[in-house]
Amino acid sequence: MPELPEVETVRLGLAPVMEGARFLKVEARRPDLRWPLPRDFVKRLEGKSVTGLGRRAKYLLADLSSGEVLLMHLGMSGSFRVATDGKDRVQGEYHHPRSEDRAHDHIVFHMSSGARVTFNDPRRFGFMKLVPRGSLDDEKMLSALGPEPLGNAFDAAMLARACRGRKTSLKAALSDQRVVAGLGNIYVCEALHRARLSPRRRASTLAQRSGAPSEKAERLVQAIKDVLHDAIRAGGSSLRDHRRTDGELGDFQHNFRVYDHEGAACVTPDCRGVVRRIVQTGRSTFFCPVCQV
DNA sequence: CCGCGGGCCTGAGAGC
DNA sequence: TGCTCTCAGGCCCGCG
Repeated sequence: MPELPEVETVRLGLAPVMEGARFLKVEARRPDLRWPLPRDFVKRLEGKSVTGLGRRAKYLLADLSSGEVLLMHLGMSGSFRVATDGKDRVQGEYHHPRSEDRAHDHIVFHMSSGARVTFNDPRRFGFMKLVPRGSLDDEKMLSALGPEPLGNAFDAAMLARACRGRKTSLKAALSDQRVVAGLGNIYVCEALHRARLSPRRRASTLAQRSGAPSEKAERLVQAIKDVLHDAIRAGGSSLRDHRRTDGELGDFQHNFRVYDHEGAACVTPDCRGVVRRIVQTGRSTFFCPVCQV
């Protein structure tokens, strides 16, 4: 469930203890994640340092002094815990394990900064992968990604172009990482509500007949950027016991306007609508059928 | 090429 | 209280 804001929150939490630090020791306790770790995973990390920690969509990318990149994904339930001075701090996760639950601590980094960084992932949808920097472009998972929603290149014209001719719903289009990279179910629902656009609308209707972006596309792009910025500022969302940097609870979930609010009064000013839940392509969609058209 | 749906995986919560 | 069932959804892949 970590989406772009949660992954960015994790990146901000890990950067201070990983950037510029060396892997003194790496423990691969459970190598069968979403995809199995390479046999030499530990060897390729130990002794190398992290020259930078970046993010692309929901992926974390650690640049290594060896010329490789450590690609990390939290999947649905992944988290990182940082321990300094023996105190554990959670760097973002979905299902937060109770403090005594270490059964799902799959990978541990002992960094030269003195920090111990532990990757925990009960459902093992997350993964790590080592890729030579030069062949990063060959990674299908990365090369197929659409624009970063917070980047300058992502604008109404680009979104309209990506949705052009698409018969699928706007909800499905925004969930497609090739259209825009980093949104998941929650932020798609939230952005559509802020833009007052129905998730059931055909994606192709974001473009005018001429192919030019509609005013709806402008509204939607702004709504996407706004909701992501707001969520990052709040330290991400905490569903169930998800925690954020510093072990504090991220609190953006209190700002959800429709997600998980089935039956609640719509918060759009002067709207008398009630939030509904429907299922689209097997996923829950929350929206207001009155103001979202 | 496009869209849809299954599979992966575990824990939380509902219902009996 | 304890069992069973459903749901959560990011990503890949195969099918029509």
